[in-house]
Amino acid sequence: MGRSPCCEKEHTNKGAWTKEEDERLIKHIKQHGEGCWRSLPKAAGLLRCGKSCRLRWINYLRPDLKRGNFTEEEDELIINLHSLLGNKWSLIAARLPGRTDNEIKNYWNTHVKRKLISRGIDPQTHRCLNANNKNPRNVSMQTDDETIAIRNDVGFKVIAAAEEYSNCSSVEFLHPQINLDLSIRPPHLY
DNA sequence: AAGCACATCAACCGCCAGGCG
DNA sequence: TCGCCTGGCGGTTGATGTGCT
Repeated sequence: MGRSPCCEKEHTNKGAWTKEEDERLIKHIKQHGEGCWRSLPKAAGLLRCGKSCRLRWINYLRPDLKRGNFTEEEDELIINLHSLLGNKWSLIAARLPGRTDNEIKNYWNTHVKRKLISRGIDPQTHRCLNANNKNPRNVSMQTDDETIAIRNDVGFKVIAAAEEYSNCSSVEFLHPQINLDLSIRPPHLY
């Protein structure tokens, strides 16, 4: 026996949301606010499960979403936060107003990963992909991307050493403007 | 123009933690 | 204390778009 489903699967729509469904969801939340997701679909006249409604609202319909391409600053912020937090997309998203965890996760998997690999950086560990490149004396033999990777790797060690002598994390060390207070609060309070 | 491969991203799934009776 | 319920999260899927041959 598997776990019980989150809702009555036979009577719910799945897949892409229609314009009418979006409008119903927006109208309901505008009138009643974000309440109990489980009971929302029935109250809003939607044949969807609560989870689906929540996801649609959080990731697509919320009025405070930024949409559009990520800026270079956001790129670097994501990379730095990921190096500290790993795949904690919700925590990373909390540092980027108007962005959702799903959006950042997708962006990471489609763009940032490749960007780091092209720099010779392992996207999971944020360290040099090729161990041979770790020797700074080899720099003259490297391409630009490889050189950047070596600098990053050397920088990583320097930062790690610096952290030992201060209470400051590497992201704060490199980007003092980044707020690393990871306590949870509504996005408008950041 | 057609067919294929690859990229993108919205949406789903299953798991987990925390609240509550 | 225990078990159920719900919300939230990260991983994954699949439909659609885009570029190339």
